[in-house]
Amino acid sequence: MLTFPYRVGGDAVTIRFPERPDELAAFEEFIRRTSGQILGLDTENTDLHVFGAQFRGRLVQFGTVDEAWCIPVEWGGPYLESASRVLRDPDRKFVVHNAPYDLLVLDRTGLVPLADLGPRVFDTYLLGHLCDPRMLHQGGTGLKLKELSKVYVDPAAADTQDGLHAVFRKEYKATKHTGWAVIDLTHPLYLTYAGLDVIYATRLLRELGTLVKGNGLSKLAHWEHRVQLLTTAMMKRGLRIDPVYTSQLVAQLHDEAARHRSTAAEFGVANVNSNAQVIAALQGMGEEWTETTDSGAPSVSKDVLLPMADLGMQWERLEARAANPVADAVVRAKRASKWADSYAQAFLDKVDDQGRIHPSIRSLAARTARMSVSDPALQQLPSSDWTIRRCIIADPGQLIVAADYSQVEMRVLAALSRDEALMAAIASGEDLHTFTARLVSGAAWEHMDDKARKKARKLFKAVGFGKVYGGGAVTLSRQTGAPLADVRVAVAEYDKAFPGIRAYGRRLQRSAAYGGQEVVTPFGRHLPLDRDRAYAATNYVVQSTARDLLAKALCDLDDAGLSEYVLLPVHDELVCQAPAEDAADVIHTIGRLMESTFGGVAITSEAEVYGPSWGHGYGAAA
DNA sequence: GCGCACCGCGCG
DNA sequence: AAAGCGCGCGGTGCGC
Repeated sequence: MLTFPYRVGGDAVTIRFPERPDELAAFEEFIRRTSGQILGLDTENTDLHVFGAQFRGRLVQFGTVDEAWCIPVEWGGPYLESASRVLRDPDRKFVVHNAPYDLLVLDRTGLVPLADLGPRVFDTYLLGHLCDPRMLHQGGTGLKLKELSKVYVDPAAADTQDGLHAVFRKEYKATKHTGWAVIDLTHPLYLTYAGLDVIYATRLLRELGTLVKGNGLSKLAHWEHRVQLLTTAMMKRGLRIDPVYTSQLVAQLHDEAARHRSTAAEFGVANVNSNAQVIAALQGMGEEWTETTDSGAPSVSKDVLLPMADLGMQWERLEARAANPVADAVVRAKRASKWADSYAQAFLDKVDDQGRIHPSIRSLAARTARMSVSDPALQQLPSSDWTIRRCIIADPGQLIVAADYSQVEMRVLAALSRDEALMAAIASGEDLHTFTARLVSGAAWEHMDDKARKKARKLFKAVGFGKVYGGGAVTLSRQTGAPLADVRVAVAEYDKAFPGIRAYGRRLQRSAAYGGQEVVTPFGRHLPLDRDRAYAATNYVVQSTARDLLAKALCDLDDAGLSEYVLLPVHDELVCQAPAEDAADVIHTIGRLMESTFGGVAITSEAEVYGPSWGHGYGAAA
């Protein structure tokens, strides 16, 4: 038996490691002694790619507030069986920090099925987010185990990852990525840190649990655990990739990028990703512009380069003659290589031996509670064009289907602000932005031709977004290209037409000013505001409430036995797959289940059968 | 080899 | 009166 003493929050703690099978008896005695307690749980593995071919589980750690056991499941046999028995005990509950990863590890390595252990796990990440959803750099507590531990458990909480990285380098000639697979299971620092993590998690639960309960967040916490389990099942399910199409697309995009790079090189831009080189070349050609970045350097964003290249804002008009060949080549080369590397190649790199990718889904991520998806970032795939989404395909015999909310944020804003005109506009069933344009135009609307009406609609659509985001006339003018004076008039007219929106924003800011610089959403979520950005209050509440409506829909779907069809949440839509013969039925049922009445406002959705790939919803040929 | 700030860009 | 909101990721450039 290896034993390591340590101190946490002023208390002596012990970390143990059974080196021989007969020492498992002492572990099992620990398990009996702590029956009825919520045990800390964590795993250490070869790497983070749970679905990768070489992935292996190495340690499973169990612990209380002062004692941790590191079980070498990598050694198999009795170690594996002993850990598995504890995990499968239906009366035993656990606390994990970032449960989805460990749940998937334990499922994948056969120790305990996701559906068995999942409902018996508390996640301190979720509790920490409910108490303060901000990252460290946003002025919050941060949400990593170490960050939360420093605030709630022990200001001197050990840097359990960083310390090991030095060991990987010095003792194993490995990197922070490769070290995990090769470090000796009995390495004292490795075991100490592995054990500390479960001790921290257990203590965090004690502190955060009290805080959550005391602030009336228990129901929300329970609900978030359910939502997280549903997104964890989506991570396991994954999405299928079309390998042949994707490989061809990568080659084609690389080819395209290379052509434009060589054009740029002819004009002295050896590296299109070097903004300094691009700026030098353009200035050398006599181009002048005033746009700058936050730090004051000349900006070479699309907003600057596209007009220079005379490409307009629409990629559909790529045939337009290039006015500035450098601007043109740079913007095309960068787009082609980004699409090739960040999207298509990323799919191929992450595909498992079943042809699927398994994105990481954070069910509770943004400070507004929005979900995030990474590895790969499937919520951000280009939608202006079908080519990238075409890489994602349905399983054999199935079709990709989707249901998305209709202008959910505007509807939420109407319900929360109780603005009568906005509620009436939505209730009328007419297109909201056309309704607004007509309302504001008054008698003039009758004399406007179709083109003028469309232009007015576009402007008021932008103004509506500006209201949701808290943006001003200058930004709107820049975004729409409409003259600033016109935008100012439109904003004033909008405020007059929907006075409740501004009043609601002021109400939120006032209550925040007297109530701890935070707003509370209808779902009971506490969202801290930045002192100098109090105007963001409306957006935070609206965005957060829209997220909670989608999360609630996921639970309702699950109650109806339909969650197995869901592949991915994308903020206001659910991307799903269903057997071809009843795909339409399934997605219409899902769409109906997403709908509700919120604060007297109808929250509606649209369901659509896309086809064999995700791209088929964006124009890919059937 | 690694972390960080900055920049730019994809989405809702 | 004025204030665009929220993410993830890849590249550059720089310092350790």
